[in-house]
Amino acid sequence: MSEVRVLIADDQKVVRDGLATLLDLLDGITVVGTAHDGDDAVRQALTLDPDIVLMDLHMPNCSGVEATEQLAAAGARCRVVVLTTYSDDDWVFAALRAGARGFLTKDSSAEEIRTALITVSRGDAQLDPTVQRRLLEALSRSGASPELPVSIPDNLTPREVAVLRLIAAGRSNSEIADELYVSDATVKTHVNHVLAKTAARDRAQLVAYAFRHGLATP
Amino acid sequence: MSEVRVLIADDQKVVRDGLATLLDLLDGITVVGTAHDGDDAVRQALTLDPDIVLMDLHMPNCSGVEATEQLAAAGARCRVVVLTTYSDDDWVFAALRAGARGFLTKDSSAEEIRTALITVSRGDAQLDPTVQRRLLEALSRSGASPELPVSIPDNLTPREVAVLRLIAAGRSNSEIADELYVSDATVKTHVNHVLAKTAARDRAQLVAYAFRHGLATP
DNA sequence: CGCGCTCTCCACCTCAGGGTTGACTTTGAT
DNA sequence: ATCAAAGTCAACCCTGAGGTGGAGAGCGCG
Repeated sequence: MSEVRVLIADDQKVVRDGLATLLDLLDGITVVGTAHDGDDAVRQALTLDPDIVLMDLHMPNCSGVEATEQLAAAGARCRVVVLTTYSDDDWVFAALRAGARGFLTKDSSAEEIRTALITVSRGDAQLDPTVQRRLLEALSRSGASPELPVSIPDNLTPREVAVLRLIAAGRSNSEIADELYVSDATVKTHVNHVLAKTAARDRAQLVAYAFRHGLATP
Repeated sequence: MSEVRVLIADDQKVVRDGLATLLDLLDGITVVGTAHDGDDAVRQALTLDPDIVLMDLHMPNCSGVEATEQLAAAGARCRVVVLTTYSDDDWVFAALRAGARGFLTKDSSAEEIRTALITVSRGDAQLDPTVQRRLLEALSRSGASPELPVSIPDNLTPREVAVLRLIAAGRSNSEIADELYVSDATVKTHVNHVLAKTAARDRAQLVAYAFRHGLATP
């Protein structure tokens, strides 16, 4: 895997330079620049095109949250990882809603930072455990099921819908068989029925069908 | 720090016993029992009073989700960590809403499992990075930002993106070849590159990937 | 009761899709 | 001028997916 290119944004010079030195020594990480406030971070991110902006939240002129919003608005390719002092900061959720994909506290070890940067550069997310807990609590409180009312489409039987969902989740026939506790042959039968009913030609078209009918969530 | 007492619930005996042996060797972890389905897990959790129940999602009789709900309803002290094969399972959110505090996939290392168990036993949460990302996406969707910045994903070249879009549109390789005025061989090359870069296994997974990255619209 | 629907399973066949390797050209950056 | 990346194409192999046809079990309904 190639190096992860990181831009560091922090208003305190010692922190900035310390981090730059520390991270540059890590395997798989290259520091491509540093910024001293939010405006500077946005400007440099757009010119340097880093993979990750490692962003402090509290900065003069333009906070890390605002900078994150501006980067998203500008359609920048880079992903934002927040690095701040406290995990119970009021701005945590604001930063996450603005599009931050990572959240670290300043007592993280270099190794933890490295792991987070690589995880986020792969497209996943890496948050401080306390923040993860707060996210879960928010999920439970809101009760907000991110799932929409699903119209069970066409003449699909419940079993066929189950198979279709698993196809949309990228499963192979044999994996579906394992999960539903039936034989491969049965799965193939269901798949053929679903193909016929939905007028799809192959499972790739079935995946698209599933997304269009809310059986899978983007 | 004292030992974290763990109950393991999995319907496959080999997995169950393997995990028990593996985890018992880890520093700070003690396996206090195993269960073969959801009912069994609830029953044993209430008598053994473990710190953590390490729970598979897919189990006969009573799924991991149901078991998690029942433990919460019974006011059990223990916390639930889900350990399952796929991070994009439909039941992930259901499990988290039911109260699961951890989420691991079965290709985690022993060390990762140990870290998660200890983190969760401290009261925090530890989720698979892919699940964290999905949580963030749910947060964004439920919140304000209606438009997701069409991030041109991973390292895909323009040509590869074009091929990916056509795959998501349900085209076969030869149809794509016709539309792009190139040979079938060329299309296959591009497809293989896209598969490698996106870590997808087949075109069905590519379709899902395309929808998740805004390259195709529901 | 017979009828239809659903779910389960088997056997056989074909082929598009995917893996691998290698080669040639163009383009742009150093 | 050299190097790397992107795009184009070809030949090979192999597996999973999809097509066809059939069969038995359980269920609800007129």
